[in-house]
Amino acid sequence: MPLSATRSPAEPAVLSEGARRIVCAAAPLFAAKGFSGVSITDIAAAVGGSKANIFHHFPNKKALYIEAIRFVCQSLRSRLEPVADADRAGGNPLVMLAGRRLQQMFDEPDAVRLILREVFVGEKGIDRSLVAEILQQNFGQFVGELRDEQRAGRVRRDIDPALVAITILALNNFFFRTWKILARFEEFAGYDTPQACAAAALETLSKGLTNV
Amino acid sequence: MPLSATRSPAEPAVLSEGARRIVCAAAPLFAAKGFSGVSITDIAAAVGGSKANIFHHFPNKKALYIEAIRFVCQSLRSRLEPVADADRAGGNPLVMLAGRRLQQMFDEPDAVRLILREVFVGEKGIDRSLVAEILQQNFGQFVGELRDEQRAGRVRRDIDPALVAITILALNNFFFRTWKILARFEEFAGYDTPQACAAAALETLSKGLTNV
DNA sequence: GTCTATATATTGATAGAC
DNA sequence: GTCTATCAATATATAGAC
Repeated sequence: MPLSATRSPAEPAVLSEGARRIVCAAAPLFAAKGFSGVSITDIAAAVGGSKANIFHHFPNKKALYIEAIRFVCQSLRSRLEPVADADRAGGNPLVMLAGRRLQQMFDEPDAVRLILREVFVGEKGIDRSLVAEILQQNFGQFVGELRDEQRAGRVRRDIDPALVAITILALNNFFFRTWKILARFEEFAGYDTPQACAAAALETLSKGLTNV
Repeated sequence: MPLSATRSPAEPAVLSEGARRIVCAAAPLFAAKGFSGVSITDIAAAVGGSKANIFHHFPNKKALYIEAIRFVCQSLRSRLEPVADADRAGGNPLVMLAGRRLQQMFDEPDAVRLILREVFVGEKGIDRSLVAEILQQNFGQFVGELRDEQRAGRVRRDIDPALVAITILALNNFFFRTWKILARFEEFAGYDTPQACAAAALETLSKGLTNV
């Protein structure tokens, strides 16, 4: 049993090569079908190994699931570097900041889906502090970026940046997960991509959110 | 087999008393844990009956799941009557329209959760047209209400009401599903309830969305 | 570390009495 | 309509060879 279930959520796991291959194969499966929707047989088939070997690396299925979440959290966290000042000039700052995050979601859809599954649903007995931590970090950094824009005068100073952040995260989440359905609605016939539609929504919202 | 899987999604089901009790017991379970997270044994225990009796009323587990979705869709649809003109006067129209919908979500959390699970995740082999229909109806009606507000001069006429609708639905969904996590963030220490926070967010957005 | 083979519990679903 | 008893399949997990 190389993994401790009581380790801090943030602490990076030390996975052997074999364990890492299993986690990488399991993560997209769990992301697509959830904990109880994926069997050890499915994972063994995906990784090209045996069921017994999975139980050699992980004490049970839940431990593997938790490790998969830890793995994608770590992966996403590394992508959350702040935007360089040089990239912030020109255009609508909200469209830029939000668009960057939406693009990250589409860049790693499996990781995002697995984490969102925990945030929105919550699987049986999984500690939510694990996903709450990455959400909080993501959110706090986003609020900080918005405060920077307020100081720079590109976003109105008389509004709560947390409310703007939550609006943008909610919109991005909605577009990421429902665009296939939304695209069939006549009301969105004029928008080709979720990115374009999200940008249009933010431009609309900005009429009251930004100076200049 | 009293149920046809090929019946139109909108057509109301004619459920016997026993079948209705099973569906009512199954719906919150499916809402909380998904299709594969709930066993027939779980449902039998919840309804206080036997497994065999479930298979007497429904040909298989999937048919029961579909019927549960149909049931909650029907339940939610009946709550979607348009707002009377008399109730629309005074206050921020966006806060009023959005708050009414958010309250509906908290009033029937199991139904909402089950439908959102279909919208956001999609269970194995379930026809999405069933949930897409209620989502489209909900969305279309909301856009219509926003157009009414535009005509009445309470909402800016130069913006696409669909973008406002999607923003509000995204915000409501986010608050409904993540408030327990958000409430722990320091950025939201000033808001006691998701309703209050949603209202504050809309007041902020309104500074550019509404006239007056 | 990886495997085959196996143990054991739980799954969805059926048979047939009442 | 509801039940007990049972089925076959699949689930998680283990034993032990290599």
